[in-house]
Amino acid sequence: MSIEKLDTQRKRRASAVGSRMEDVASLAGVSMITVSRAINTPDKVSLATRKRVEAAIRKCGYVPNLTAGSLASNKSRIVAAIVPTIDNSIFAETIRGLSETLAAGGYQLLLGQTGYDEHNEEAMVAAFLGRRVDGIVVTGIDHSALTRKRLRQAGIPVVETWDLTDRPIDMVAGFSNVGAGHAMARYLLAKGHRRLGFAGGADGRTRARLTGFMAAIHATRGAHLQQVLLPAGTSFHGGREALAALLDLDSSLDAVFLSNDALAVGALMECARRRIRVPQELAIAGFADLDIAAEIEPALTTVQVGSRKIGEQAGQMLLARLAGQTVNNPIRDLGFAVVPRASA
Amino acid sequence: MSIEKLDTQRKRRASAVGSRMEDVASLAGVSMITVSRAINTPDKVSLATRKRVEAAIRKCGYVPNLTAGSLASNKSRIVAAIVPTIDNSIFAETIRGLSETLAAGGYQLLLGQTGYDEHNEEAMVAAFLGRRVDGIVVTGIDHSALTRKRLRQAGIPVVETWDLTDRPIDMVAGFSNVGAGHAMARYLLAKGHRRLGFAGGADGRTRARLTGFMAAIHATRGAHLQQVLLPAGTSFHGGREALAALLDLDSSLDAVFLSNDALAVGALMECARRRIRVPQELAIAGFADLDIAAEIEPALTTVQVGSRKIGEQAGQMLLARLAGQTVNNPIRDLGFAVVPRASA
DNA sequence: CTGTTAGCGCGTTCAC
DNA sequence: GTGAACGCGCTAACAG
Repeated sequence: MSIEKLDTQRKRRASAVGSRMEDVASLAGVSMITVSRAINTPDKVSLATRKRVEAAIRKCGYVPNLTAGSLASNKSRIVAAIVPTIDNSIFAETIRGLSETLAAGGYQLLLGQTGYDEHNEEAMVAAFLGRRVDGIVVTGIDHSALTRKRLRQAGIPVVETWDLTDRPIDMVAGFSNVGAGHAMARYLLAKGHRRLGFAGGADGRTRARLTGFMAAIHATRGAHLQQVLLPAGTSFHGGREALAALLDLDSSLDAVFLSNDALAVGALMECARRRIRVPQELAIAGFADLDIAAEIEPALTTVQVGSRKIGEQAGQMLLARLAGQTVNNPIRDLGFAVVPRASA
Repeated sequence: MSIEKLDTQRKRRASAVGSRMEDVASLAGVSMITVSRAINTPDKVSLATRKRVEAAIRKCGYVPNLTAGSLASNKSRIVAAIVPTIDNSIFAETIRGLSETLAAGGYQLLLGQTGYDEHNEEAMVAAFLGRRVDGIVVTGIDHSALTRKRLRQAGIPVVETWDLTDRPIDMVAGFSNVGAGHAMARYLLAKGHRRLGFAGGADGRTRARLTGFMAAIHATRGAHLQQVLLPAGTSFHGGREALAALLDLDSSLDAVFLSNDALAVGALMECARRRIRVPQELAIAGFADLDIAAEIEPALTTVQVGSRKIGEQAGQMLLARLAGQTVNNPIRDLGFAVVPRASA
């Protein structure tokens, strides 16, 4: 028996997971590369051989090892996405849009949730880059210096989302949070409100909304931003507590802007419990236009931002770049719109 | 110049992503394996060499290539999870629990969303297995024969979730959907309701809930399951439409069970719009005990099932098995509990 | 359209 | 505690 045969029959160190490409090749009477091509670029193989290879694949239940393929080709067909959380949140829709767009292009999604902790983001970015993901989507435009450096050096397409900047790491798909906050303030001011409150998380996007919100208020005679509350997440219960806290501090507020719809819905519920009439006694506004905003009673005035579209656009930009194309518009302002409903 | 040197300096086919372990090794004046050990099993390296290696790593900004490591070790440190959707859903909490548990164990999460299409599940399972994920979490216990076969043959830990069976593919963490449906029916019947309605999706778990729900009703004199509606998802709007459709078919219903809380909340809103008093004129019950269930007005009677805990348990079982331990209780009944609130 | 050669970057095995 | 050789399973490059 020749050395080669012995080598081929060596004890498998690997998993119990069936056959290798080599087995398929010999079964079909072709070389490995032909099997590889039959799988990855079927056009480059004659119909006859392709049929033979496919039969062989079925026969031995072959499942290509994508890890080996990734190593050899330096392409993983994985895209990573990092979001603060997917709990009743705006980001769930973004992830869904991204996931479906990527799946259509043959990419899989590696998901990281930071829990709104920037330190987690740093570790996750490092881990994902080590995995040699083909692209990465992050939330927001605020990242540690190290994270930015790593993303730049990685040489892969990167999309920042849910905000806007003219100096992105690579690409960005979002809208102006400052502008959106400003627009909501103008809307509330136009409705005659002058004693305003704000509550939301401490992340960069919420701060940007607050910045815009404040700017418009300060530019208006007689208007005051009475209270601001930053510790809050995306839970309905948190919104209830936030409203209670704001009213404890100043019961004369006439409008409150919550930085996301989950909080705003919670606030609405707290109003219902306290028999505070919305919007007559207190106007409530939210952010993001979740499904529930249009359905709840009273319907929630909010800012529509295309959560799902952000994910789709991010996915499309990535797919384009991964296909070797140039993205002609790497800074995508998807806009926003104040949606006037019953609550404010 | 020696052949070896030429070989070392060959043109890199690979990415622009910095240095390899070899570069770190020569910079630190040690062999590759020592670098590998300094990273993966630091205890096995003397403190002095470890320091030198760490310095070298920082110096050249080395990021280990996990793909290569995966191929060599046949371990990916990736777990895949497949859920129907993460949109305002019960599964978002499961994914969060799973994600955090896995992250604590050093595993990353590859996420697949089927959109409630079993055909998608089959393709996703195949793709994930090709990726040589170390473990996999699927939703429910209904899978195509091919999917079951593939999962069994993969030789990796598999957790089925959100339902129960005494013959799982490998392990299961969930609760009895039949039992939960039955319990909710008993609860509504005990409250005196006799003209019952049901709405929910067409997936196996919803069908199981319906089976239990029907069984209890049929065992009760004078009680009738008047209407059943299966096309529905997990949206608030869908719940609103479902309730409207049910009442169109039979306006004499006195209680409606929606197979998830998002639908139930939508139904509640439709009642509010129609000025139907809940629960006096119509009782509404949901399923899963989302955050919002306790907060909405009227608070939603529902079935608490520990969405998050399902993810945590699934994660723990996987981690245990991946650490080489035997999971002594691979069939985990996490139970359920009818939570009586104001709506029914 | 098909094959041959030469690695991808790292972990495992066994020796020291 | 450290190292050398080998191979994980596949694809890129180049040839025919």
